[in-house]
Amino acid sequence: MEINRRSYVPLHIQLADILRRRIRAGDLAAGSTLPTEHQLATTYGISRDSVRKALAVLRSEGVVMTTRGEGTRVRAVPERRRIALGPGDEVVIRMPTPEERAEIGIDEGVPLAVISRPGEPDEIVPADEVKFTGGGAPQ
Amino acid sequence: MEINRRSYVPLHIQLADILRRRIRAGDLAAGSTLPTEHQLATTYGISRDSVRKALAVLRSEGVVMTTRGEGTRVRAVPERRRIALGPGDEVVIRMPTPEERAEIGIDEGVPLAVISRPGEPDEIVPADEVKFTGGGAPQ
Amino acid sequence: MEINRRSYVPLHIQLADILRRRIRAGDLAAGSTLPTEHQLATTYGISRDSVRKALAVLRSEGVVMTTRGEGTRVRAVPERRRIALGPGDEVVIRMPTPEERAEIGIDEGVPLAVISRPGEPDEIVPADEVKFTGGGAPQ
Amino acid sequence: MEINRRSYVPLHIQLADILRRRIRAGDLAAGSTLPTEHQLATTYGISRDSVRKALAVLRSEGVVMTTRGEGTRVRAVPERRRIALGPGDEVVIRMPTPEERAEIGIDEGVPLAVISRPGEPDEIVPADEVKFTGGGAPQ
DNA sequence: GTGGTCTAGACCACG
DNA sequence: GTGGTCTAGACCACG
Repeated sequence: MEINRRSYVPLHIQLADILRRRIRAGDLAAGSTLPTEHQLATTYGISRDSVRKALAVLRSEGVVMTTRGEGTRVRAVPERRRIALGPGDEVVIRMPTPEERAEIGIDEGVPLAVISRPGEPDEIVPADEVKFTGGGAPQ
Repeated sequence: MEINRRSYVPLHIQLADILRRRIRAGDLAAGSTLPTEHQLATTYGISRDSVRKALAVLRSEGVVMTTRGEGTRVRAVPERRRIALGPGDEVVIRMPTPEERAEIGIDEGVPLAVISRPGEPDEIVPADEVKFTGGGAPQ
Repeated sequence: MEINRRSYVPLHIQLADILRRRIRAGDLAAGSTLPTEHQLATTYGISRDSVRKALAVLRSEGVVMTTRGEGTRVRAVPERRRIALGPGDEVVIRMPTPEERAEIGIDEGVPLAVISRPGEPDEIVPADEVKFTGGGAPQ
Repeated sequence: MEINRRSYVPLHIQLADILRRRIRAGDLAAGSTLPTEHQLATTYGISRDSVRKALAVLRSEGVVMTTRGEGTRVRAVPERRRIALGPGDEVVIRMPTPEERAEIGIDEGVPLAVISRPGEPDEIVPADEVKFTGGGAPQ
């Protein structure tokens, strides 16, 4: 699993692929911190800039999370709690605006679920913390 | 609505904010083409690189879509078709892997809905084309 | 075997790959004429310019041969005649200069073999028409 | 040594000729970097596209080598090591497939020598790094 | 700031 | 009607 400079695949995409695979394989465990950008650059023989782009890709996928001054960690995928939808309920999925991200405290690369129930204000939750099912109480 | 060089907010984030607002306001209509990267750079007095970063932000939000050689267009948000969930059905939302993106032909910044119904193979759809409701037929 | 616009592989490289495979498979036989540039562009849904680049790639590999006003044909690979090298003989391979190409009447993408035998003038032959072996008469 | 727009010789061929001559004359030394595409376009009063085509010609001849983000350099022709062929040995020259190019790490415009010796697996080497002679040990 | 890809569209040369 | 040349101009990847 190495960088191939003759490939048409951009270096940062190659690195993102490698890291994604290492994460899936458990080699980089959920919650663990990735090597520093500098280390990754040295290890894989690419520029730090390409490393940063690779991490941005993984962030936008919700795979890792970067905290300034601390590093990049593998996002621990939360347990999903079940939400039952009744006949009149409606759920729409979309990406958050940056303001919503800040407000709700949602990580980059995590979609939003907007749950509308008749007679109630909309509820907005990070879509990776829930799963939806039918069979909720009818209104 | 201008770039403020004294602000701590990065220039590309400022530009992304400005463009997002112009899009919401209808100043940049759905389906319309944004000014070229070069024009945006000149108009707002920032580097083309910052412009590119701003566009990457909007792409990852599913707000715009870039086609090589053609330009960047405001994504037309599709009509959402309604999907009713029965008691045993389950929906999980997540971001697609790059392979899924390629396979399903899904734009950047668009989440995925995985619909599991008992006795049927999982169905995977772009989450911005659907909305979910309860009251589906029980299995 | 289709063009994948989401791939990082350039369109013209993808088309070159497709055509190379069709040629190897015998679907496009040696000596046969390829579809016109326009037809290829329409068939594969890319611009004529990308088609032209794909053909240039195949030409530089000696796989096809283009004649103005006639079209592009699959090169018939010639039988290779055997040349035996003696102890003092020497063979150097290189790409021809354009003048040599014109002079010797050699197709694009075909290397040149320069055979030096003691006491004789150098012999220059298209390298795809010969194969070399040892065991030639010593000088 | 200038571009002649009245000539029937295509502009990019004229430029390729000019650059080839400058390289042969040592004006552009082996290993040195050519002017940027933009500079060449300005210097010779042609479009960047014609410049790019001229460089593609020189690349396919193995005369120059382009590295993305760095520029185009005059290829340093390597020393050729001598390979002696015995009576049963056989050498065939051909252009590499793109996969072989990637695998062997061979530059564009460099032919391949396939050396078959009885009882041994084929050996594949860049043809510009070797020269062949007879008089090898018989098998 | 480097080279790379892609497109559209103009006109040219050849058979 | 074939392929060939040439340009302008867009975005992309990398350092």
